[in-house]
Amino acid sequence: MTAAASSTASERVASHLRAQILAGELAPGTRIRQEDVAAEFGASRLPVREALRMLAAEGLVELETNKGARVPELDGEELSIVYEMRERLEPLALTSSIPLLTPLAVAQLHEIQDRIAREDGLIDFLTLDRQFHMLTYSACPSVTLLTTVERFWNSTQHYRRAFMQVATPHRRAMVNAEHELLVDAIERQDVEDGERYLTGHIRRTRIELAELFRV
Amino acid sequence: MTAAASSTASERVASHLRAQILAGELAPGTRIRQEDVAAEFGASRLPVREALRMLAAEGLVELETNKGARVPELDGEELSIVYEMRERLEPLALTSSIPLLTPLAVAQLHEIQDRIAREDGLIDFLTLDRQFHMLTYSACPSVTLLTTVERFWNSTQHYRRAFMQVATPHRRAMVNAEHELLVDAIERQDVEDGERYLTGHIRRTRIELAELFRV
DNA sequence: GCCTTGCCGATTGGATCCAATATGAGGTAA
DNA sequence: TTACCTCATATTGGATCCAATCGGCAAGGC
Repeated sequence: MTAAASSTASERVASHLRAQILAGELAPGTRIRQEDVAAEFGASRLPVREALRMLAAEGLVELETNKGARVPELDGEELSIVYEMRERLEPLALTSSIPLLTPLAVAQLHEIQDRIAREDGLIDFLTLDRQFHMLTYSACPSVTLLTTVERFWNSTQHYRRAFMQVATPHRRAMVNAEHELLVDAIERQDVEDGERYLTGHIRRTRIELAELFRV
Repeated sequence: MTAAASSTASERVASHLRAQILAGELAPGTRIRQEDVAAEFGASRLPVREALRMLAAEGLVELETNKGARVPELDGEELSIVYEMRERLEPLALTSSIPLLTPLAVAQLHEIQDRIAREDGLIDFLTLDRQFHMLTYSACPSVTLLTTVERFWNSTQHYRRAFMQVATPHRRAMVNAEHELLVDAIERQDVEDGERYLTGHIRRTRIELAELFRV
């Protein structure tokens, strides 16, 4: 689901746009004109149309008949409910993943978390944080669950960015503490603890976000 | 999301195929050739391609590059996890919907449940049951949540059908009892009870399904 | 005998052109 | 002035044609 050297033009266009949207170069609300993208990419409009449909399936753009595509905007309430959905689904992904995670994956988790703890920059934090959590879910046997979780991350990406831009040192420290506890639980194969810490992690973020984006 | 007289050709094709898949006329594993659908519909292949992408977004078909579209098959384990996801998400949809449901909607719930209780046929049961539950969620303010829930219903539709085909009178009676309790809780605006009954309803079905489809 | 390799039909992916629809500017009437 | 109507233009939706890719089958080599 992450970029990858794709063969068809529509997949390449999709990867390109996906990266732009997740990086915030295309902000929520931005309209995406087919012809612009086609020109920029040296392709016809048709693969662009298909790429937009793919991204729509991932929740990264929304399409309206005869009106085209735009990057979706979430209001505060919708954002909060998406976090409640994450709060319920991601622990399920975690618990089904933990018993199947390889020692290599656990070692990588430590490594990523070390880099997060050292990292000052915002962009890298968001990328690493996503890598971190997705890696904890990576052994989950259900593609449906993994795909759904990724959709939620996609649709909240912009707000995570806005949120972390005003991150205090204290907030960063909290995240690090939660991550450390989570990795420890995973290493001990303690499914209950893992679920507990992850739920708290998401829940705390939801509440802080609601405070920041309340309508 | 349900059929509706749509303006564009791709939407009409999508509605058509969606109905066929949900009705079981196109069984899981069936391959869908673009040209066949185009011919049957008197349109070109292009709107068919877009329709297939729409359906892929809803989880009703799966696409593979250069290999075309087919109706997805779930194995027993995947099916079970989808039910666990439903078990966690649908109560959320319900609790956010209950306070906003109109008296008219509640009256319709009674009506639908009466018809379910009287209904002998299988096809109508599946349709009515879906209508029933979606109506309980209909006031949920989050489109993301509603869309996600509908995706899950789509992807499990075939197995619900296979399941109900071997439904005993006892099983039907259980469903009716659960529905009655659910409607009662909704009518009393008792969010906790509603959540409790719905969770049990889905959970019980998951376990019975797992027994039937275990690998 | 079995695996590899190259060919051919079937099917999907892409480009170009045309039709349908929405958006915005400008003008006219109340 | 303001509301509404008309029309031009920009943008998306659809049809047709061409190119690329996959699957099966047969012939040849190990």
